[in-house]
Amino acid sequence: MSASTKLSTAVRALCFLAEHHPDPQTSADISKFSEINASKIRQILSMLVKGGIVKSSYGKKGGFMLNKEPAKLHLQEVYCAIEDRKAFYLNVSKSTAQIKPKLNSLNNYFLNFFADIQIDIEEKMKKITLEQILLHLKQ
Amino acid sequence: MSASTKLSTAVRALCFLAEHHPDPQTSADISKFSEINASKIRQILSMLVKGGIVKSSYGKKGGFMLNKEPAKLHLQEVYCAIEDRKAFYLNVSKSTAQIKPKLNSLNNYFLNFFADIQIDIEEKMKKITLEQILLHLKQ
DNA sequence: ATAAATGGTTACACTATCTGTAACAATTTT
DNA sequence: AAAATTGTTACAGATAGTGTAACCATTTAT
Repeated sequence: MSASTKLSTAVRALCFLAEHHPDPQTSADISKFSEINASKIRQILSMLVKGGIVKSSYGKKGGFMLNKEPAKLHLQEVYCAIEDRKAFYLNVSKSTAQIKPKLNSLNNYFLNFFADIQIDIEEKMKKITLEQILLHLKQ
Repeated sequence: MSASTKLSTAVRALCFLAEHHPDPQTSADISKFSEINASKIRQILSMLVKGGIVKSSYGKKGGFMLNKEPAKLHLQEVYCAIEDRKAFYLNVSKSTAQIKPKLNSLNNYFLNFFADIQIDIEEKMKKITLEQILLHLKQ
């Protein structure tokens, strides 16, 4: 699953949970709202549960519910919970095999460049809270 | 071909051309140095030719040569020449079909976010010249 | 003119990744 | 014990990326 798909799915689910807080919502409920398959919803929300962003309960009347105030939940936290790879992973091989020094040097140059970008993106994400997104939706 | 692969290939080729300036280098020569298939080299360099960054000549003693001073050629120009899509295109559908207003609103939010990132990346690219990259390689 | 060398373009099989879905195990509640 | 729910794994189909070849277009050299 691509990083952007996961993030988008997670945010849809989080918006839905925020609106129905504190009633638990099943993956079927969230699926209906978000138009994303219930199984995928569970896959992504299980990661948010591990990250402490969402709580889940089993059995009848079970489901998912927010575990953080929207004002205190920013996008970077969500992103970290669902993605271990780098956000915008790029195809610059870290070859272990023999490689020409110049090509290796170029690869490293690109890797550093993309690492910088990654940092910028995460900084931007830190400035966006779920609350802001919810406000945006109400406009 | 992914954006990062194209950019990386283009820069490898440009470095090689800069080092051998002003002698034309064939796609076979560049392929040998860059370890990238000659056909792919031609595919990417033909875009740089259209962008005015590289010149090409046919026939015996033909090949590719730089058409800009390394100090005046920045990465963003190269990127624009090889890529029409957005740099880090993300999977946020611009659905034309009926869609829930809230989901649509969320999609737009993400599109704006990613557009901002795109701008940042291009700004960063504008600050990197081929000359700088070449200096980095000589260290 | 002609042959040869080269760039330019298209096509294609192979691989890898992404997507949507189903199935079932694990857990909890009633 | 039964039912409802989350959590996890698996997999076929779709999509995109990669490496390569083939051939066309253009120019140069003789």
